[in-house]
Amino acid sequence: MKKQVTIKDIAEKLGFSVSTVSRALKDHPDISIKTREAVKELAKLLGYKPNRIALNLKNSKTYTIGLLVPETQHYFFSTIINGIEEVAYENNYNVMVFQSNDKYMREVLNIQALLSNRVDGVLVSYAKETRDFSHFQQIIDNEIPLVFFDRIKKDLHADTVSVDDYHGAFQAVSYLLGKGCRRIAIYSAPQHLLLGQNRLRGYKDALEKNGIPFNKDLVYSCDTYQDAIKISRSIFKKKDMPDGLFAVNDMTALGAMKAARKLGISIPEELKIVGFENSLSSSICDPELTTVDQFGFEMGKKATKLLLKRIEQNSFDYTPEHLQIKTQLIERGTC
Amino acid sequence: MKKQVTIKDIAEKLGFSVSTVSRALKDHPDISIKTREAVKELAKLLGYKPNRIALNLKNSKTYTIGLLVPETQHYFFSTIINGIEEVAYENNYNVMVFQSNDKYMREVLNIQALLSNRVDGVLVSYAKETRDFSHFQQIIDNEIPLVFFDRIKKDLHADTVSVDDYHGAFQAVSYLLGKGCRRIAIYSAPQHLLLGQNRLRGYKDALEKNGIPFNKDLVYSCDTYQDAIKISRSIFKKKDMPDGLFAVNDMTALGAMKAARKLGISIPEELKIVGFENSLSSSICDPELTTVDQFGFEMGKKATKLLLKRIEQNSFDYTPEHLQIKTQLIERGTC
DNA sequence: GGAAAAATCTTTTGCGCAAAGGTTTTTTTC
DNA sequence: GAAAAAAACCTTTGCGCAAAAGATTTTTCC
Repeated sequence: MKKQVTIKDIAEKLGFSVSTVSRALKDHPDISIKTREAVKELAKLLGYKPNRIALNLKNSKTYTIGLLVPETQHYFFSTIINGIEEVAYENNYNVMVFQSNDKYMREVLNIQALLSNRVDGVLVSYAKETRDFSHFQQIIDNEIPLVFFDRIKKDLHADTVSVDDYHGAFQAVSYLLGKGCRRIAIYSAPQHLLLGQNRLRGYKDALEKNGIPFNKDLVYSCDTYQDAIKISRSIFKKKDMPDGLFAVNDMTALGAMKAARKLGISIPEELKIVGFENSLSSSICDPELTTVDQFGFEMGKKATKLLLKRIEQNSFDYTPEHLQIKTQLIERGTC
Repeated sequence: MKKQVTIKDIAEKLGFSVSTVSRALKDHPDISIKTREAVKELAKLLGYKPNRIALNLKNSKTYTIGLLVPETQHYFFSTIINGIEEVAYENNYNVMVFQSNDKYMREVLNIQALLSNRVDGVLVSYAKETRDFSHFQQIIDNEIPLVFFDRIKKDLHADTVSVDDYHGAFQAVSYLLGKGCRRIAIYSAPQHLLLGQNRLRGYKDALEKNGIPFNKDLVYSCDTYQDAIKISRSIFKKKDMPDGLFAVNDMTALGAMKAARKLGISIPEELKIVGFENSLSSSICDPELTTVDQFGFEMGKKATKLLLKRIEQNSFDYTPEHLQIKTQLIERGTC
């Protein structure tokens, strides 16, 4: 590969020292206007771009934030990434993305890569498989600011930004109850994820507040489209099928809708459904899906702003904040 | 922030020179086994991670590829990103993402950032606004390998990976004709994009081959969901509404479906639709959308493999390749 | 025992840049 | 016109690492 132009090249061509060129480019008052202009002109002519790598090394600052997500193509995550890149761009930071594919081992290796790359801060939504968090502790030990989003972990020295899962679930289930549902199933996320616990809690509390006893037979562990189709098919065939469904995310809600359609179950008449996400698909399907908006773009922005605040405050000695994004029930056709 | 552990720290603690530590860590035969082990042990204990920034500078190689896309949250692009990250991960490269938001100015600035960051190669799908390509020429002038994907540009010294848009369109329109359509509308991408031209060409040729005259009144410029709803509403109200629609992407197809449903037009009886993408939503809607699979994941992988090949071959003196991803018609309910 | 050979470690350099701290040249001032 | 002050430029250093080249110690072998 071709060598990029350096200040040394400019210095040699002009007969100045590198230091003069360096200062000229930054309008240092020590350098005469004439020299400054000559330097800048040649720099432009040669297409000089400051080598950020050299600066990174010198200042031990990379203006890069590391982003670790399960998978980029999930609508929710890709929306978050959009928000992250947005704020990063505004603040002249770069974003390095890593996927865990929900694999613990890959997550650990990715964290090593982030450390080697000396990113200034890290944004993480961890893998479903992850039970051990010592790789994240490593980041913290190096005093690199860390912000968890969506899938959060509260007992580490790290800020978190999450959806108000409890409130969202409570809202959704209350809404179903208000629409007359008395037998509401929940498709639930894994219970080792905080969001899984919180949504289930919201579900329970909403039932309780309305005098409906909690029935653990109506709790199904299910968080993908395919699973939802399979599980729904078996549930909807039963005599005592539910009259309402609160789904952990839009995809499972849509899976349930697909199964219901196949079985001739009419929505919302026989079954009312509320999803969680407000994905694109939720407004495309028919009937349109009532869902809880998670504001992924906002979450990405908030998480990044918080991270940049941590990066730019000089001390690592702070008390982690735990932000929550308010959800919003989007009333549409499935209720 | 805390200083990361360096070989110097290890050297001082152990009373060796930095060079000995450096060699010990790489099992250089000059260093005694005893020393090697002592060094490695302390390195592990202190959590030493080689500083990639220093290596980047020394070797003028960053093991980072720059990725520039219009927007991360488009399903197609997020799928591509998945493929890119996959291959990058396998080859120990990192991915830096930038969004143009389809803005030319932002694209130019992002390219400057990529240059400053001395990425080893660049993957680009350029902005809709982009007419001038000199910022990409700058990358090429620096002899940094460049691969365009999806939205490609052929007359630069850059490889390209694209969907076989012509064939996909031809296939889709032929299929509509085979199903009995005689008046097929097309929702077309901007004509300055090669993919827009190619798909329109495929549409025309398919008509021609089947003896249907091309009618420019059936060509609509439309490539978003909202536009599709608006345009469809007006088209479908006409007496001479089309009996078939070939849409530039799934979102516009879905927009048309939504409009049709509102107007009581039955699909596929009164109107048959083929999309382009095979997005998630396309199999969620009802009826399920017949569409052309673009294999985004494959595209991301192929583009990255090609880029890595260019990076790792020592010479910049190569003839650009132009790969095409074969499309596949997915027959579903809208035809 | 002593020179050659082998083993083991160290010093130095450069990657590109910026900043601290020099040096030289020019201008000012009495 | 000479000292002081200001302007304009230069040399050096360090960021962390690896590799070239050099230095020291230990071993080998007749």
